[in-house]
Amino acid sequence: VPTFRLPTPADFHFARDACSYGYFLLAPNHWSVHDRAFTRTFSLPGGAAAVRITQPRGTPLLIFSSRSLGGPGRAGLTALVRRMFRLDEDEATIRAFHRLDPRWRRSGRGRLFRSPTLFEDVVKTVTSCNVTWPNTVHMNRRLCDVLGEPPPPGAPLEAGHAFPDAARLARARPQTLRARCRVGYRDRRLIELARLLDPARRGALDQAWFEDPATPDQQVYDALIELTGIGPYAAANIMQLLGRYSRLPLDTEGVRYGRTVLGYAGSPAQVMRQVQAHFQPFGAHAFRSYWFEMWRFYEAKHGPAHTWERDSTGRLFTAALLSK
DNA sequence: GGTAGACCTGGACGC
DNA sequence: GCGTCCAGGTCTACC
Repeated sequence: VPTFRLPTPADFHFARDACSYGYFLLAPNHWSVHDRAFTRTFSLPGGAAAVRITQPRGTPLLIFSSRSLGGPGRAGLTALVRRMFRLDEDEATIRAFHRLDPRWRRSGRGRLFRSPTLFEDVVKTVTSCNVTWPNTVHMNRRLCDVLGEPPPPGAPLEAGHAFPDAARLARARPQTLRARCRVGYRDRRLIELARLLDPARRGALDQAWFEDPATPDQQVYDALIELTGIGPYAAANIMQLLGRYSRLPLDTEGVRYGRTVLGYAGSPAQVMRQVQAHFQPFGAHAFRSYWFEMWRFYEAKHGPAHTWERDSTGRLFTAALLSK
């Protein structure tokens, strides 16, 4: 079946929620401003499929695949799309967030975009550390082009290669990652993370344990910070990507926001502590309050994120933006 | 317990 | 063009 429908929660707003976190601008994701369509190639059982997703007003998501999917292919794709758009997040949880932070109640904003897999979220987090945004954009593009499965014949032009899965990245040579994907010193760290996140490998991490809401936040944080290339910022960011919003991943951009918008002063570490304290009243939802507040700030300058072209505004979207 | 310096890349800047 | 400097988290070594 090349096209099928997927119902969404009542609060879900496709253009707004697909474009609610910077990763929507990173390959293999592609957002078409003109068509309000999300396109990317997925590696699925039976091979790659280029997938285009739209949501005409008042209807379920319309999911078009460039090739026929069997039952397992369709089920697999559905699970990946649900994870990306966080369709499984309970509406009651969103309401609880709005009770704590009523600024977003009227619009219903609450869901954040993420990757279809934890592995891709981890790689995107590591490739966003210690680099400027255009470099992150470049690394993700190269990882897909060099290691990802190509789109099947007849796929839409904007559908590039899929994101490489953990097994593929785990087999890559450090020199390949460094020379062709331009990831620099992250080469070995990425390979080691891929080995830990490839479920087929002995000694792989138990991803279900990380995703399980019953696992305490502190234990998840402690486990993440043990991993190579994952420090306090990356661990907190992976936690929000796992739906654990109590910690703020504070980078230099967060510090800049603390200084210029919230008016805090002092060393970076002092400003970080003040920003943490500022958002503490939002408790288990702190990251959403922090992020939507910053996002609103960007959107006030550049218009709604769903109008950002990946190759123009989307490239400018960087820490330096706040100082302009 | 905290912190100085190295790690890489791409972009900005000076010549 | 070509060289130099800088931004950006994490890690290691050293207090």
